[in-house]
Amino acid sequence: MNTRVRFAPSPTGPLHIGGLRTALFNYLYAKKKAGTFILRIEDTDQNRYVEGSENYIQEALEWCGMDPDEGPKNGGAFGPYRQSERKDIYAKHIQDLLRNGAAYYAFDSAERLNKERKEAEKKGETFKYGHQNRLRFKNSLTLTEEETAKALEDDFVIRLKIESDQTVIVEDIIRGVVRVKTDTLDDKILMKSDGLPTYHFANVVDDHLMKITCVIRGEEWLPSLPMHKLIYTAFGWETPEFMHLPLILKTVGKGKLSKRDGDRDGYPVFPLKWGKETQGFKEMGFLPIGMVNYLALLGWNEGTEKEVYSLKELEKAFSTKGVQKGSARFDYEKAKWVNQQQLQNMSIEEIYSLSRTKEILSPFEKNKHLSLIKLVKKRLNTLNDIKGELAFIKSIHPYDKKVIDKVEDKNPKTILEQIKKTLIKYDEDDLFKEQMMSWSKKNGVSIGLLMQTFRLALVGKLTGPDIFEVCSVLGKEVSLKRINDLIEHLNFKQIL
RNA sequence: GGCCCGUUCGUCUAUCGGUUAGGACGUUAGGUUUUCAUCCUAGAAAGAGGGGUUCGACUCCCCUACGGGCUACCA
Repeated sequence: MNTRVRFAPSPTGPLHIGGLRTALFNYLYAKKKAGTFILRIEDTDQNRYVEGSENYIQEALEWCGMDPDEGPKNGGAFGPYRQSERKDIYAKHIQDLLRNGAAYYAFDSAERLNKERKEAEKKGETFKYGHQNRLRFKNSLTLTEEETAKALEDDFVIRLKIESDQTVIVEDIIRGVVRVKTDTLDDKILMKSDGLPTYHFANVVDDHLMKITCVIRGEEWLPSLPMHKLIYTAFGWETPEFMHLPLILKTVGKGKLSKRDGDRDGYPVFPLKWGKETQGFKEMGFLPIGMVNYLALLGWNEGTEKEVYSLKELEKAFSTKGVQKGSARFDYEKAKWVNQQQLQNMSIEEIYSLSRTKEILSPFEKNKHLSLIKLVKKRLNTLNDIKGELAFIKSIHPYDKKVIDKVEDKNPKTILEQIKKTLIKYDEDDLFKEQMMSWSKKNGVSIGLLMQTFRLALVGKLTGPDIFEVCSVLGKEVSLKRINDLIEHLNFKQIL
């Protein structure tokens, strides 16, 4: 049987990295088994629908290199892939459950139920609409056929009728067998009064109809798995396999990773930007594989010491055996390290081919772009680091006072004049460097002092790439000007 | 509260009854480098607690603690 898995997000905003990791594990599982990766949009809650989310999800997946085989954009033989477009399908299927007694109509108002809930809460109990009390309420179990028909003219919901005193046995690939007593379950709503299905119902129907072989989703769904199993059973359908992924927790403190954590600590929790305020991994200068590789490591490992993977390598190496049971904390430092490793594995040309790189390099002359990347590549953790590393090209002022102090009383002008003279005379970078080195040796000027003075002139501070390479990238003209500027600055200081 | 899931260095993790409990991020100390970064070397750092089972338990079982999730006409 062909392996088919699905990623089924709700379009309620940008895709969180927790969701993205679920997508990734679905994708990897599919690739590993040469199966089909499906995107299904679960837009059954119209109140929470956010414009642009679906597009965001699709773009995020594409950016990661995980374009779905089937989905709203790419089509497929099992569509439509938006649940809002499958209303008729749900309407037809709910009739089957109504007919065989697995589901029933319920007419209680939301107010009535809220009241019950509050009263139960007062007594320290949890209100459940189920076998204990369903006969107390207004539903097709307690009403006559005639009364029911009449009540159907107004709002109604359809509930799953869960039999008491039974044990549901479900199996999760990474957790094993889970047993739950039906007495602890309630008669979940399958169809809402707006005529749309709840997640639970739509999910089961679609997974069956789309021939999903393995349901891979977040751990938050584990508690409702027994109920889902009951729906499969009510239909007489075979259940797919299930795999519930551990959650991603905050870096520090309690609870799930949230957007607020990212805002507070300055790291992204979304792949792409959302609106003007929220930056994504892409905008922060991450490579898609940098982010994806880190996400894969968060909750999975191959059992070896390998940590840096290409997408293809992940596809090959992935196995459900290596999926973790416990939840993991998000660690931005490690994410940056993974990205750095990926970046260093790329050639200058590959780095240049990225749109984010071109964006960052746009203020500089095009014919210098490649040599600029070459200059700073080794120093990059993210693409965005290019900006900071190249800041000296635009401006080097003010000079770092500490360096001025250090160099000031050590004949900097003699050194600068010598650099100038040599730079004018020699056109070849290597030769220039060689000449300067031998000059410093001959005249008892320490190499350190020479370099620092030179660096002060060209960069204005003590950090940065190799100073001769910097000189070469800046060009003779600019370099000479900067040396003259520093000489003037020192003269001016002397007068004072 | 009830139900479900989980728990190895600060963090991500290896270990599938017998190991000096390994690796990575971070951190500390050295080294390389004109500087910073990179890179290299070394160090500190862990089996939640208590009971079993066993010749032997991080590994299997139970309890407790802690963490997480669910408990909506949200997903």
